[in-house]
Amino acid sequence: MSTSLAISRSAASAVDPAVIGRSSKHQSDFKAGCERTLSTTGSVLHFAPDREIYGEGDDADTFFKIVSGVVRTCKFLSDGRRQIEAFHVEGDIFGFEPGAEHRLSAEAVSECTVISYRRRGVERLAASNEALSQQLFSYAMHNMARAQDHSLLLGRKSAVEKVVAFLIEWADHAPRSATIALAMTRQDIADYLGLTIETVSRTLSQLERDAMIELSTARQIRFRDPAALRALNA
Amino acid sequence: MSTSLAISRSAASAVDPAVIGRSSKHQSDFKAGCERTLSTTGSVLHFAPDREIYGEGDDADTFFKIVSGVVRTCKFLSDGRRQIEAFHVEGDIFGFEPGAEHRLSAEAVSECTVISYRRRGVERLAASNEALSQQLFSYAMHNMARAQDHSLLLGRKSAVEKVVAFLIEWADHAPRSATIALAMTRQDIADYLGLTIETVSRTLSQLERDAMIELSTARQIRFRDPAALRALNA
DNA sequence: CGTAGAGTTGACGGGAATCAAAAGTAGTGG
DNA sequence: CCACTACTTTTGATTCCCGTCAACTCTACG
Repeated sequence: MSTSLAISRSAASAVDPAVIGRSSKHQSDFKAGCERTLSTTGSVLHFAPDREIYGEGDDADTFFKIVSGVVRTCKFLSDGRRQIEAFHVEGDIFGFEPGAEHRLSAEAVSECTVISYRRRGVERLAASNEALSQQLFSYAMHNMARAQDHSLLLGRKSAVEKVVAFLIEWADHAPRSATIALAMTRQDIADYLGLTIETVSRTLSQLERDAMIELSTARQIRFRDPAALRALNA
Repeated sequence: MSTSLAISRSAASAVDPAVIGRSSKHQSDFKAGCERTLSTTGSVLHFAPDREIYGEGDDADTFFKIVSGVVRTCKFLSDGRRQIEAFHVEGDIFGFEPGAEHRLSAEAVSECTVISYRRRGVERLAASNEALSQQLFSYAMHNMARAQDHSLLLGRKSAVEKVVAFLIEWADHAPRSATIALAMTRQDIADYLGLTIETVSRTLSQLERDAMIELSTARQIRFRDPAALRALNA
C-alpha cells in the first residue's frame, strides 16, 4: 500500500459518490486503476488560487488527480481571449494527453491539492494491463463527449440557456442540497460559457427576479424552482 | 488480404497523405490497425446526400470508415437547433463510441461510401493487441483535442475569424492548390461555426471584396491572399 | 422554360458586448 | 474596531455585431 493510495482513499471517502455527476463512473474507474497499479511521483502538490499548474505547450510528462479544490483547464487566443474547457473537481483526472505537450493550460480555481503521476509509467503499465488501458480509453472518450456537449452549448445556446446549463451542471458537483457553492468567479463562468462577466451577472439577476434562484451571496446560489430551470435547459 | 483492405488501399492511394491535415497521423494509424486485424461486417455502404447514417441514441454497435465522400457528425437541441461537431473525409473513422448509444448523429454531406466495422470485434481484438488499443486511444484523444479546439472557436471567435478558420481548416483537406472545393452547403458551414447562413454568406462576400478570396462559384473558393487569411486566424 | 433549392443582399431589430460607475466584499494595518 | 484599499459583482447607458425577416439572384434539373 503506497502513500498515494492512502491519500486517495481518504480523499474519496470525503465525498458522496452518488452526487459527483455523470463523469463519476469513468473517472473513478480510471482513478481506481491508477491506484491499484501506480505509485505517484512522490509529490502531493498544493496550489494557491489562480496559480498555473501547467501551461499550453509545457511537457506533458505528468498528469494529475485532484485531492481537493477546483481546477480549470483552458485555451487562449493570441490576444488573451480565454475559453475554459472544463472545471475539474475532487477525484477528477486532468492533464493526461497523447502528445508530448499539453494542449491546454491548467490553473487552480480555488486553493487545491493534487497528486501527480508519471505518464510514462501509466503507459508502460497499460501495455500489459488490459483493465487500465480500457480505463484510459474510457477517460479519453468521456472527455471527448464532454467537449462535444460543450460545443453544442457554445455554438447554439442563448445566454440564459448557457447560464442555466452551467447551474444545473454544477449542481451535480455539490452535495444534494438546494444550495450550490461556486468556487469560481464570474469571469471564470463567463469564459466557460463564451459570455462576458456582465452578461453572466445580469442573467443571474434576472433568474433571481424570476424567482428561479436566490443569490444568498454571489457565490451561494439556491434553487427555488428546479423544474423551471430544467425546462430552460433545452 | 481481405476485400476491405484492397478497397482501403486504393482509396488511400487516391489522396496525397501530406495534405490530409493534422488528423492524418492518428487516423491512418488507426485505420491501418483495423485493416490488419479486422474483417469488415461484409458491407460497403453508400449514402446519398443528407441521408442519415445513424442517429443520436442509436445502437453504437458499428462504426465506420469513409472510402469516399464527406460525412458530418452533429448534435441537436430539442427545438431543432443544430451543432455540427465535425466534417469527416476520406480515410477518417467516425462513430466509434464508448457507450451503448451514439451520442451524435451522422449524415452524408455528399454522395458517399463507407465501410462498417463491428465495434465488439475491435474491442475484443484490442484486449490482446496492444498496438490496436493504442490506436483506439489515440483516436479518442485526437477527437477530444479537436473538440476542444472547436470550443475555443465557438466560444471566443468573431464571425470573420470563424469563417477564416473554417477555410484554412478545409484547405488542408484539399489537394495543395489555391482553390478549395466545398462539399457542404452554407447551412452546414453555419451550423459548424455557430452562425447563420446569412452571416456566413456576408462574411465570404466581404472577404472577397477585401481581395482575400475569390468565389469562382459558391462552392469553389480560391485563396488570393493566404498570408492575410492566416493573420486573421488568431 | 419553369420550378425548387441554394446563395446573396438589404433593411431592421435585438441580444449580448462594451463602456462606465456604483455597490458589495474581503483583506490590511493603524 | 474601523478606515483604507483592492477586487469582485452588479447595474446602467450605449453600441454594435450578428440574427431575423424578406426579397432577389443564381444554379440545377426535369
